[in-house]
Amino acid sequence: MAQKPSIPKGTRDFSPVEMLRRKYIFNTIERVFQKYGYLPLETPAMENLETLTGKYGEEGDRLIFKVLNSGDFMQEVRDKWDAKYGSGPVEATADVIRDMRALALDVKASQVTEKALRYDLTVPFARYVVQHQNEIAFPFKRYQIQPVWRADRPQKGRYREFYQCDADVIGSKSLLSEVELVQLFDDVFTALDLQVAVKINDRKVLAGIAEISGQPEKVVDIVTAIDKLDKIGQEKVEEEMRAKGVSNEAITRIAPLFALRGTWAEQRPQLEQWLASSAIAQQGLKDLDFTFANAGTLHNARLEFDPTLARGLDYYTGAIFEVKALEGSLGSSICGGGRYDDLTGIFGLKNMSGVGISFGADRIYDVLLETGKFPAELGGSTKLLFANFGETEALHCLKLLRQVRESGIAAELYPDTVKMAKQFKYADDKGIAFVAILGENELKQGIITVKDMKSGEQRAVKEDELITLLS
RNA sequence: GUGGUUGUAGCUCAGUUGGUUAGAGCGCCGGAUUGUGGUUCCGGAGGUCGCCGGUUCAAGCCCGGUCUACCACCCCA
Repeated sequence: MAQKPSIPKGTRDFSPVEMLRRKYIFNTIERVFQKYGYLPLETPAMENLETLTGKYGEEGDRLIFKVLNSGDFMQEVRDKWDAKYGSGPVEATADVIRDMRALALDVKASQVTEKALRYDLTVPFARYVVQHQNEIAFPFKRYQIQPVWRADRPQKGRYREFYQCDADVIGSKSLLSEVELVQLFDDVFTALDLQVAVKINDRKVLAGIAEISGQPEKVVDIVTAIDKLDKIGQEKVEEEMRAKGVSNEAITRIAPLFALRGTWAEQRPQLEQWLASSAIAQQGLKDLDFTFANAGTLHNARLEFDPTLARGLDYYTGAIFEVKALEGSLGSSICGGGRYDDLTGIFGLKNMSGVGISFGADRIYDVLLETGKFPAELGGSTKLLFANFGETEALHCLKLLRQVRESGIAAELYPDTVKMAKQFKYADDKGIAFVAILGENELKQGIITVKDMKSGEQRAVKEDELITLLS
Protein backbone atom coordinates (compact mmCIF):
# COMPACT_ATOMS: atom_id res chain seq x y z
CA MET A 1 0.00 0.00 0.00
CA ALA A 2 1.24 3.47 -0.84
CA GLN A 3 2.11 5.98 1.87
CA LYS A 4 -1.02 7.82 3.00
CA PRO A 5 -1.20 11.28 1.51
CA SER A 6 -1.07 14.24 3.85
CA ILE A 7 -1.13 18.03 3.91
CA PRO A 8 1.49 20.48 5.21
CA LYS A 9 1.79 21.19 8.90
CA GLY A 10 -0.73 23.67 10.22
CA THR A 11 -3.05 23.48 7.19
CA ARG A 12 -6.49 21.90 7.06
CA ASP A 13 -9.11 20.46 4.76
CA PHE A 14 -12.66 21.67 5.28
CA SER A 15 -15.42 19.09 4.88
CA PRO A 16 -18.81 20.06 3.44
CA VAL A 17 -20.31 20.37 6.92
CA GLU A 18 -17.42 22.57 8.04
CA MET A 19 -17.67 24.67 4.90
CA LEU A 20 -21.36 25.36 5.47
CA ARG A 21 -20.55 26.60 8.95
CA ARG A 22 -17.57 28.65 7.74
CA LYS A 23 -19.67 30.24 5.04
CA TYR A 24 -22.23 31.17 7.64
CA ILE A 25 -19.50 33.13 9.47
CA PHE A 26 -18.07 34.72 6.33
CA ASN A 27 -21.51 35.67 5.02
CA THR A 28 -22.54 37.21 8.33
CA ILE A 29 -19.38 39.30 8.52
CA GLU A 30 -19.56 40.29 4.88
CA ARG A 31 -23.18 41.37 5.16
CA VAL A 32 -22.31 43.68 8.07
CA PHE A 33 -19.26 45.06 6.25
CA GLN A 34 -21.46 45.95 3.31
CA LYS A 35 -24.06 47.50 5.57
CA TYR A 36 -21.39 49.89 6.85
CA GLY A 37 -20.37 50.88 3.35
CA TYR A 38 -17.16 48.90 2.94
CA LEU A 39 -16.29 47.68 -0.55
CA PRO A 40 -14.73 44.32 -1.44
CA LEU A 41 -11.07 43.95 -2.41
CA GLU A 42 -8.76 41.04 -3.11
CA THR A 43 -4.99 41.00 -3.41
CA PRO A 44 -2.67 38.18 -4.53
CA ALA A 45 -1.61 35.36 -2.21
CA MET A 46 1.99 36.39 -2.91
CA GLU A 47 3.58 39.78 -2.46
CA ASN A 48 7.11 40.85 -3.25
CA LEU A 49 9.19 39.91 -0.26
CA GLU A 50 10.34 43.49 0.28
CA THR A 51 6.73 44.64 0.53
CA LEU A 52 6.27 42.53 3.64
CA THR A 53 9.62 42.55 5.45
CA GLY A 54 10.09 45.05 8.22
CA LYS A 55 6.38 45.74 8.71
CA TYR A 56 5.60 43.33 11.51
CA GLY A 57 8.53 43.68 13.89
CA GLU A 58 11.39 41.29 14.39
CA GLU A 59 9.13 38.39 15.36
CA GLY A 60 6.87 38.98 12.42
CA ASP A 61 9.66 38.89 9.87
CA ARG A 62 10.66 35.45 11.08
CA LEU A 63 7.11 34.18 10.56
CA ILE A 64 6.79 35.26 6.93
CA PHE A 65 6.49 32.33 4.53
CA LYS A 66 8.99 32.86 1.77
CA VAL A 67 8.42 31.40 -1.68
CA LEU A 68 11.37 29.74 -3.36
CA ASN A 69 12.24 31.10 -6.78
CA SER A 70 11.48 28.72 -9.59
CA GLY A 71 14.40 27.62 -11.68
CA ASP A 72 17.69 26.23 -10.43
CA PHE A 73 19.38 29.05 -8.58
CA MET A 74 22.18 26.70 -7.54
CA GLN A 75 23.19 26.09 -11.16
CA GLU A 76 25.78 28.86 -11.15
CA VAL A 77 27.33 27.48 -8.00
CA ARG A 78 27.47 24.01 -9.50
CA ASP A 79 29.02 25.32 -12.73
CA LYS A 80 31.74 27.19 -10.85
CA TRP A 81 32.48 24.14 -8.76
CA ASP A 82 32.61 21.80 -11.74
CA ALA A 83 34.88 24.22 -13.63
CA LYS A 84 37.43 23.98 -10.87
CA TYR A 85 37.04 20.46 -9.51
CA GLY A 86 35.00 18.51 -12.07
CA SER A 87 31.96 16.45 -11.11
CA GLY A 88 33.77 13.54 -9.46
CA PRO A 89 34.62 13.07 -5.76
CA VAL A 90 37.18 15.46 -4.28
CA GLU A 91 39.24 15.06 -1.14
CA ALA A 92 38.01 17.47 1.54
CA THR A 93 41.19 19.40 2.19
CA ALA A 94 41.14 22.77 3.97
CA ASP A 95 41.41 24.58 0.64
CA VAL A 96 38.51 22.68 -0.87
CA ILE A 97 36.32 23.42 2.15
CA ARG A 98 37.26 27.10 1.98
CA ASP A 99 36.21 27.20 -1.68
CA MET A 100 32.93 25.47 -0.92
CA ARG A 101 32.12 27.98 1.78
CA ALA A 102 32.94 30.91 -0.49
CA LEU A 103 30.69 29.55 -3.22
CA ALA A 104 27.80 28.97 -0.82
CA LEU A 105 28.09 32.45 0.69
CA ASP A 106 28.11 33.95 -2.76
CA VAL A 107 24.46 32.97 -3.27
CA LYS A 108 22.43 36.11 -2.64
CA ALA A 109 19.18 35.82 -0.71
CA SER A 110 17.44 37.54 -3.61
CA GLN A 111 18.50 34.74 -5.95
CA VAL A 112 16.74 32.24 -3.74
CA THR A 113 13.54 34.05 -2.82
CA GLU A 114 11.93 37.30 -3.79
CA LYS A 115 8.27 36.52 -3.12
CA ALA A 116 6.38 35.72 0.06
CA LEU A 117 2.88 34.64 1.09
CA ARG A 118 0.87 37.43 2.64
CA TYR A 119 1.16 37.62 6.42
CA ASP A 120 -1.93 39.73 6.95
CA LEU A 121 -4.34 41.79 4.87
CA THR A 122 -3.42 45.24 6.12
CA VAL A 123 0.02 45.63 4.56
CA PRO A 124 -1.09 44.38 1.13
CA PHE A 125 -3.99 46.82 1.44
CA ALA A 126 -1.58 49.69 2.17
CA ARG A 127 0.46 48.64 -0.84
CA TYR A 128 -2.68 48.63 -2.97
CA VAL A 129 -3.72 52.08 -1.79
CA VAL A 130 -0.33 53.57 -2.66
CA GLN A 131 -0.24 51.83 -6.02
CA HIS A 132 -3.75 52.92 -6.98
CA GLN A 133 -3.92 56.25 -5.14
CA ASN A 134 -5.03 58.15 -8.21
CA GLU A 135 -8.03 55.91 -8.85
CA ILE A 136 -9.28 55.78 -5.27
CA ALA A 137 -11.89 58.10 -3.76
CA PHE A 138 -10.82 58.85 -0.19
CA PRO A 139 -11.67 58.09 2.51
CA PHE A 140 -11.51 54.56 1.16
CA LYS A 141 -13.46 51.89 2.98
CA ARG A 142 -12.66 48.36 1.94
CA TYR A 143 -13.22 44.89 3.27
CA GLN A 144 -11.17 41.83 2.40
CA ILE A 145 -11.79 38.18 3.28
CA GLN A 146 -8.85 35.99 2.32
CA PRO A 147 -6.41 33.49 3.79
CA VAL A 148 -3.08 34.56 5.26
CA TRP A 149 -0.04 32.45 6.11
CA ARG A 150 2.33 32.43 9.06
CA ALA A 151 5.29 30.11 9.60
CA ASP A 152 4.38 29.80 13.26
CA ARG A 153 4.48 26.59 15.22
CA PRO A 154 0.88 25.32 15.15
CA GLN A 155 -1.17 24.88 18.30
CA LYS A 156 -4.85 24.69 19.09
CA GLY A 157 -6.56 27.67 17.46
CA ARG A 158 -3.31 28.57 15.78
CA TYR A 159 -2.76 27.57 12.19
CA ARG A 160 -0.24 28.25 9.46
CA GLU A 161 -3.00 29.03 7.01
CA PHE A 162 -6.05 30.86 8.27
CA TYR A 163 -8.61 33.41 7.15
CA GLN A 164 -8.82 37.01 8.13
CA CYS A 165 -11.83 39.22 7.50
CA ASP A 166 -10.64 42.82 7.47
CA ALA A 167 -12.40 46.14 7.27
CA ASP A 168 -10.31 49.30 7.04
CA VAL A 169 -10.97 52.93 6.36
CA ILE A 170 -8.00 54.86 5.08
CA GLY A 171 -7.61 58.55 4.35
CA SER A 172 -9.39 59.96 7.37
CA LYS A 173 -8.21 60.86 10.86
CA SER A 174 -11.75 61.10 12.19
CA LEU A 175 -12.43 59.22 15.40
CA LEU A 176 -15.88 58.53 14.00
CA SER A 177 -14.20 55.57 12.33
CA GLU A 178 -13.17 54.12 15.68
CA VAL A 179 -16.74 54.52 16.90
CA GLU A 180 -18.07 52.90 13.74
CA LEU A 181 -15.74 49.92 14.10
CA VAL A 182 -16.84 49.33 17.68
CA GLN A 183 -20.42 49.32 16.49
CA LEU A 184 -19.47 47.00 13.66
CA PHE A 185 -17.93 44.53 16.13
CA ASP A 186 -21.16 44.64 18.10
CA ASP A 187 -23.25 44.15 14.99
CA VAL A 188 -21.34 41.07 13.85
CA PHE A 189 -21.32 39.35 17.23
CA THR A 190 -24.96 40.15 17.79
CA ALA A 191 -25.71 38.49 14.45
CA LEU A 192 -23.57 35.51 15.49
CA ASP A 193 -25.27 35.43 18.92
CA LEU A 194 -21.96 35.52 20.80
CA GLN A 195 -21.14 37.62 23.87
CA VAL A 196 -17.77 39.35 23.58
CA ALA A 197 -15.54 41.90 25.27
CA VAL A 198 -14.19 44.56 22.94
CA LYS A 199 -11.01 45.79 24.57
CA ILE A 200 -9.65 49.13 23.59
CA ASN A 201 -6.52 51.10 24.38
CA ASP A 202 -4.47 53.76 22.66
CA ARG A 203 -0.82 53.62 21.70
CA LYS A 204 -0.54 57.27 22.67
CA VAL A 205 -1.45 56.35 26.24
CA LEU A 206 1.21 53.64 26.19
CA ALA A 207 3.74 56.07 24.81
CA GLY A 208 2.75 58.45 27.60
CA ILE A 209 3.36 55.79 30.22
CA ALA A 210 6.86 55.27 28.86
CA GLU A 211 7.35 59.03 28.88
CA ILE A 212 6.22 59.32 32.51
CA SER A 213 8.59 56.52 33.48
CA GLY A 214 11.50 58.64 32.32
CA GLN A 215 12.63 56.05 29.80
CA PRO A 216 10.60 56.81 26.67
CA GLU A 217 13.08 54.92 24.54
CA LYS A 218 12.06 51.73 26.33
CA VAL A 219 8.46 52.02 25.17
CA VAL A 220 8.47 48.69 23.30
CA ASP A 221 9.98 46.75 26.21
CA ILE A 222 7.67 48.38 28.73
CA VAL A 223 4.60 47.80 26.61
CA THR A 224 5.29 44.15 25.76
CA ALA A 225 5.91 43.47 29.43
CA ILE A 226 2.69 45.03 30.71
CA ASP A 227 0.79 43.30 27.93
CA LYS A 228 1.35 40.09 29.89
CA LEU A 229 -0.06 41.42 33.16
CA ASP A 230 -3.22 39.31 33.30
CA LYS A 231 -1.21 36.23 32.40
CA ILE A 232 1.88 36.41 34.63
CA GLY A 233 1.04 39.04 37.26
CA GLN A 234 2.62 42.28 38.41
CA GLU A 235 5.76 40.78 39.93
CA LYS A 236 6.81 38.92 36.79
CA VAL A 237 6.02 41.96 34.65
CA GLU A 238 8.33 44.12 36.76
CA GLU A 239 10.93 41.37 36.64
CA GLU A 240 10.77 41.33 32.86
CA MET A 241 11.06 45.10 32.61
CA ARG A 242 14.09 45.03 34.87
CA ALA A 243 15.63 42.31 32.69
CA LYS A 244 15.11 44.54 29.65
CA GLY A 245 16.98 47.40 31.33
CA VAL A 246 14.11 49.46 32.71
CA SER A 247 15.26 51.16 35.91
CA ASN A 248 13.66 50.61 39.30
CA GLU A 249 12.75 54.26 39.40
CA ALA A 250 10.90 53.96 36.10
CA ILE A 251 9.10 50.86 37.31
CA THR A 252 7.93 52.77 40.37
CA ARG A 253 6.53 55.45 38.13
CA ILE A 254 4.69 52.84 36.08
CA ALA A 255 3.26 51.15 39.18
CA PRO A 256 -0.03 53.14 39.32
CA LEU A 257 -1.03 51.17 36.24
CA PHE A 258 -1.37 48.02 38.32
CA ALA A 259 -3.87 49.67 40.64
CA LEU A 260 -6.29 50.66 37.86
CA ARG A 261 -9.68 49.00 38.22
CA GLY A 262 -13.20 49.35 37.00
CA THR A 263 -14.95 51.03 34.11
CA TRP A 264 -13.57 53.73 31.87
CA ALA A 265 -15.44 56.37 33.87
CA GLU A 266 -13.91 55.07 37.09
CA GLN A 267 -10.37 54.85 35.74
CA ARG A 268 -10.46 58.10 33.85
CA PRO A 269 -9.71 60.50 36.79
CA GLN A 270 -6.81 58.35 37.98
CA LEU A 271 -5.34 58.26 34.49
CA GLU A 272 -5.77 62.01 34.17
CA GLN A 273 -3.80 62.61 37.33
CA TRP A 274 -1.12 59.97 36.80
CA LEU A 275 -0.39 60.96 33.20
CA ALA A 276 -0.92 64.72 33.67
CA SER A 277 2.56 65.69 32.54
CA SER A 278 2.44 63.76 29.26
CA ALA A 279 0.85 65.67 26.42
CA ILE A 280 0.74 62.62 24.19
CA ALA A 281 -1.01 60.54 26.85
CA GLN A 282 -3.57 63.29 27.35
CA GLN A 283 -4.33 63.23 23.66
CA GLY A 284 -4.79 59.46 23.81
CA LEU A 285 -7.17 59.77 26.74
CA LYS A 286 -9.20 62.42 24.93
CA ASP A 287 -9.49 60.17 21.89
CA LEU A 288 -10.67 57.32 24.05
CA ASP A 289 -13.23 59.64 25.65
CA PHE A 290 -14.71 60.26 22.24
CA THR A 291 -15.07 56.59 21.44
CA PHE A 292 -16.58 55.71 24.80
CA ALA A 293 -18.96 58.67 24.67
CA ASN A 294 -20.29 57.93 21.20
CA ALA A 295 -20.32 54.16 20.84
CA GLY A 296 -23.98 54.21 21.89
CA THR A 297 -25.94 51.23 23.10
CA LEU A 298 -24.22 47.96 22.36
CA HIS A 299 -25.91 44.57 22.39
CA ASN A 300 -23.55 41.61 22.53
CA ALA A 301 -20.30 43.56 22.89
CA ARG A 302 -18.99 45.01 26.12
CA LEU A 303 -16.61 47.90 25.45
CA GLU A 304 -13.77 47.88 27.99
CA PHE A 305 -10.71 50.04 28.45
CA ASP A 306 -7.66 47.84 28.98
CA PRO A 307 -4.45 49.76 29.76
CA THR A 308 -2.41 46.58 29.40
CA LEU A 309 -3.57 45.93 25.85
CA ALA A 310 -0.57 46.52 23.58
CA ARG A 311 -0.63 44.33 20.45
CA GLY A 312 2.59 43.41 18.77
CA LEU A 313 2.22 44.91 15.34
CA ASP A 314 4.64 47.77 14.96
CA TYR A 315 2.54 50.00 12.76
CA TYR A 316 -0.25 50.89 15.20
CA THR A 317 -0.12 54.48 16.44
CA GLY A 318 -3.54 55.30 17.90
CA ALA A 319 -6.45 53.20 19.06
CA ILE A 320 -5.89 49.47 19.37
CA PHE A 321 -8.60 46.85 19.58
CA GLU A 322 -8.87 43.28 20.62
CA VAL A 323 -11.95 41.11 20.98
CA LYS A 324 -12.27 38.13 23.29
CA ALA A 325 -15.18 35.74 23.49
CA LEU A 326 -16.93 35.76 26.85
CA GLU A 327 -18.26 32.27 26.14
CA GLY A 328 -16.28 29.11 25.49
CA SER A 329 -12.80 28.15 26.62
CA LEU A 330 -10.64 29.81 23.97
CA GLY A 331 -8.61 32.36 25.87
CA SER A 332 -6.96 34.01 22.91
CA SER A 333 -8.36 36.89 20.94
CA ILE A 334 -10.76 36.40 18.04
CA CYS A 335 -10.36 39.86 16.52
CA GLY A 336 -7.76 42.58 16.46
CA GLY A 337 -7.28 45.99 14.99
CA GLY A 338 -6.11 49.52 15.42
CA ARG A 339 -5.20 52.85 13.91
CA TYR A 340 -2.03 53.35 11.90
CA ASP A 341 -0.96 56.84 10.95
CA ASP A 342 1.79 56.06 8.55
CA LEU A 343 1.46 52.62 7.08
CA THR A 344 1.43 53.93 3.52
CA GLY A 345 4.33 56.29 4.23
CA ILE A 346 6.76 53.44 3.94
CA PHE A 347 5.49 52.91 0.38
CA GLY A 348 5.82 56.62 -0.38
CA LEU A 349 2.39 58.06 0.38
CA LYS A 350 2.37 60.42 3.36
CA ASN A 351 -0.47 61.70 5.52
CA MET A 352 -2.73 58.71 5.08
CA SER A 353 -4.14 57.76 8.42
CA GLY A 354 -6.14 54.59 8.54
CA VAL A 355 -7.91 52.38 11.03
CA GLY A 356 -9.02 48.83 10.63
CA ILE A 357 -10.12 45.64 12.29
CA SER A 358 -9.71 41.98 11.56
CA PHE A 359 -11.98 39.06 12.40
CA GLY A 360 -10.27 35.71 12.96
CA ALA A 361 -12.80 33.44 11.27
CA ASP A 362 -11.08 30.21 12.29
CA ARG A 363 -11.12 31.06 15.96
CA ILE A 364 -14.68 32.34 15.79
CA TYR A 365 -15.53 28.97 14.25
CA ASP A 366 -13.97 27.11 17.17
CA VAL A 367 -15.85 29.23 19.70
CA LEU A 368 -19.22 28.89 17.95
CA LEU A 369 -18.75 25.14 17.64
CA GLU A 370 -17.83 24.72 21.30
CA THR A 371 -20.72 26.86 22.50
CA GLY A 372 -23.22 25.30 20.10
CA LYS A 373 -24.04 28.65 18.48
CA PHE A 374 -24.25 27.49 14.90
CA PRO A 375 -27.83 27.51 13.57
CA ALA A 376 -29.26 24.02 13.18
CA GLU A 377 -30.30 24.62 9.58
CA LEU A 378 -27.49 26.00 7.50
CA GLY A 379 -29.39 25.55 4.26
CA GLY A 380 -26.70 23.67 2.46
CA SER A 381 -28.37 20.38 1.81
CA THR A 382 -30.93 19.19 -0.66
CA LYS A 383 -34.55 19.44 0.40
CA LEU A 384 -36.03 16.79 -1.86
CA LEU A 385 -34.66 13.56 -3.29
CA PHE A 386 -36.37 11.70 -6.09
CA ALA A 387 -35.87 7.99 -5.62
CA ASN A 388 -34.78 6.13 -8.75
CA PHE A 389 -37.00 3.18 -9.76
CA GLY A 390 -35.69 2.60 -13.25
CA GLU A 391 -35.17 4.40 -16.51
CA THR A 392 -38.83 5.19 -17.31
CA GLU A 393 -39.59 6.48 -13.83
CA ALA A 394 -36.28 8.36 -13.57
CA LEU A 395 -36.84 10.18 -16.85
CA HIS A 396 -40.29 11.20 -15.66
CA CYS A 397 -38.74 12.46 -12.41
CA LEU A 398 -36.21 14.44 -14.40
CA LYS A 399 -39.01 16.65 -15.74
CA LEU A 400 -40.51 17.18 -12.29
CA LEU A 401 -37.01 17.82 -10.92
CA ARG A 402 -36.59 20.70 -13.32
CA GLN A 403 -39.84 22.32 -12.15
CA VAL A 404 -38.93 21.87 -8.52
CA ARG A 405 -35.55 23.47 -9.05
CA GLU A 406 -37.07 26.30 -11.05
CA SER A 407 -39.27 27.09 -8.10
CA GLY A 408 -36.09 27.57 -6.06
CA ILE A 409 -36.10 24.32 -4.11
CA ALA A 410 -32.85 22.37 -3.91
CA ALA A 411 -33.59 18.91 -5.25
CA GLU A 412 -31.82 15.96 -6.79
CA LEU A 413 -32.55 12.65 -8.44
CA TYR A 414 -30.71 9.56 -7.25
CA PRO A 415 -28.56 8.67 -10.28
CA ASP A 416 -28.60 4.88 -10.05
CA THR A 417 -31.38 2.33 -9.90
CA VAL A 418 -30.45 0.60 -6.69
CA LYS A 419 -32.44 -0.84 -3.82
CA MET A 420 -34.63 1.58 -1.90
CA ALA A 421 -32.87 1.03 1.39
CA LYS A 422 -29.70 2.42 -0.09
CA GLN A 423 -31.44 5.45 -1.56
CA PHE A 424 -33.18 6.23 1.72
CA LYS A 425 -29.96 5.88 3.61
CA TYR A 426 -28.37 8.35 1.23
CA ALA A 427 -31.17 10.83 1.96
CA ASP A 428 -30.78 10.22 5.65
CA ASP A 429 -27.00 10.68 5.66
CA LYS A 430 -27.31 13.88 3.70
CA GLY A 431 -30.06 15.28 5.87
CA ILE A 432 -32.54 15.57 3.03
CA ALA A 433 -35.97 16.48 4.36
CA PHE A 434 -38.21 14.73 1.82
CA VAL A 435 -38.02 11.77 -0.51
CA ALA A 436 -40.31 11.60 -3.54
CA ILE A 437 -41.26 8.04 -4.36
CA LEU A 438 -42.42 7.66 -7.91
CA GLY A 439 -42.52 4.03 -9.01
CA GLU A 440 -44.71 2.07 -11.38
CA ASN A 441 -47.86 2.45 -9.22
CA GLU A 442 -47.52 6.21 -8.79
CA LEU A 443 -46.71 6.71 -12.44
CA LYS A 444 -49.92 4.91 -13.44
CA GLN A 445 -52.05 7.00 -11.10
CA GLY A 446 -50.26 10.28 -11.82
CA ILE A 447 -49.33 10.80 -8.19
CA ILE A 448 -46.22 11.06 -6.07
CA THR A 449 -45.68 9.52 -2.65
CA VAL A 450 -43.76 12.01 -0.54
CA LYS A 451 -42.08 10.86 2.63
CA ASP A 452 -41.17 13.28 5.39
CA MET A 453 -37.87 11.88 6.63
CA LYS A 454 -38.10 13.46 10.03
CA SER A 455 -41.58 12.23 11.02
CA GLY A 456 -41.57 9.19 8.77
CA GLU A 457 -45.02 10.12 7.46
CA GLN A 458 -45.93 9.49 3.86
CA ARG A 459 -48.64 11.04 1.76
CA ALA A 460 -49.72 10.83 -1.83
CA VAL A 461 -50.02 14.08 -3.75
CA LYS A 462 -50.81 15.00 -7.32
CA GLU A 463 -47.82 16.04 -9.36
CA ASP A 464 -48.87 19.67 -9.50
CA GLU A 465 -49.22 19.77 -5.73
CA LEU A 466 -45.63 18.78 -5.08
CA ILE A 467 -44.14 22.26 -5.04
CA THR A 468 -46.85 23.68 -2.78
CA LEU A 469 -46.26 20.85 -0.35
CA LEU A 470 -42.57 21.65 -0.12
CA SER A 471 -42.70 25.44 0.01
C1' G B 1 12.92 29.62 17.00
C1' U B 2 13.51 26.95 22.48
C1' G B 3 11.70 22.99 25.84
C1' G B 4 8.13 18.96 26.55
C1' U B 5 4.03 15.23 25.55
C1' U B 6 1.93 12.13 21.82
C1' G B 7 0.96 8.51 17.54
C1' U B 8 -2.39 1.04 17.43
C1' A B 9 -8.75 -0.25 12.12
C1' G B 10 -12.44 5.40 9.00
C1' C B 11 -13.29 7.45 14.54
C1' U B 12 -12.55 6.80 20.12
C1' C B 13 -9.40 3.74 22.61
C1' A B 14 -7.55 -1.45 25.12
C1' G B 15 -3.10 -4.34 24.46
C1' U B 16 0.31 -7.51 31.32
C1' U B 17 7.73 -7.89 33.08
C1' G B 18 9.45 -7.71 25.25
C1' G B 19 6.94 -14.01 23.67
C1' U B 20 2.76 -17.59 18.73
C1' U B 21 -2.68 -15.79 14.40
C1' A B 22 -2.90 -7.36 17.68
C1' G B 23 -8.57 -6.62 20.25
C1' A B 24 -13.31 -3.69 21.68
C1' G B 25 -17.09 0.00 20.85
C1' C B 26 -18.84 3.15 17.10
C1' G B 27 -18.81 3.61 11.81
C1' C B 28 -18.62 0.94 6.96
C1' C B 29 -20.35 -3.27 3.65
C1' G B 30 -23.84 -7.56 3.05
C1' G B 31 -28.27 -10.21 4.72
C1' A B 32 -33.11 -10.73 7.70
C1' U B 33 -37.02 -6.88 4.62
C1' U B 34 -36.92 -8.21 -4.29
C1' G B 35 -40.91 -0.26 -2.90
C1' U B 36 -38.60 2.58 2.70
C1' G B 37 -33.63 5.49 6.13
C1' G B 38 -33.04 6.62 11.42
C1' U B 39 -34.49 1.18 15.96
C1' U B 40 -33.40 -4.47 16.27
C1' C B 41 -30.96 -9.25 14.93
C1' C B 42 -27.16 -12.10 12.05
C1' G B 43 -22.73 -12.09 9.14
C1' G B 44 -18.36 -9.68 6.79
C1' A B 45 -14.36 -6.55 5.29
C1' G B 46 -10.78 -3.44 7.09
C1' G B 47 -3.92 -2.92 10.54
C1' U B 48 3.69 -3.40 7.03
C1' C B 49 0.99 -0.79 15.42
C1' G B 50 3.14 7.25 12.06
C1' C B 51 7.92 6.60 9.22
C1' C B 52 13.40 5.14 9.17
C1' G B 53 17.15 2.78 11.74
C1' G B 54 19.20 0.17 16.20
C1' U B 55 19.24 -3.46 20.57
C1' U B 56 17.40 -8.72 21.00
C1' C B 57 16.65 -15.65 19.55
C1' A B 58 12.15 -12.46 19.55
C1' A B 59 9.82 -5.37 19.39
C1' G B 60 3.08 -2.47 19.17
C1' C B 61 6.09 -2.52 23.92
C1' C B 62 13.19 -0.87 24.83
C1' C B 63 16.85 2.95 22.38
C1' G B 64 18.08 6.88 18.52
C1' G B 65 16.39 9.87 14.57
C1' U B 66 12.34 11.92 11.77
C1' C B 67 7.31 13.51 10.76
C1' U B 68 2.46 14.81 12.90
C1' A B 69 -0.90 16.62 16.49
C1' C B 70 -0.92 18.83 21.08
C1' C B 71 1.23 21.73 25.54
C1' A B 72 4.46 25.70 27.69
C1' C B 73 7.61 29.83 26.10
C1' C B 74 7.91 33.55 22.01
C1' C B 75 4.36 35.79 19.35
C1' C B 76 -0.47 36.13 17.53
C1' A B 77 -6.29 35.61 14.37
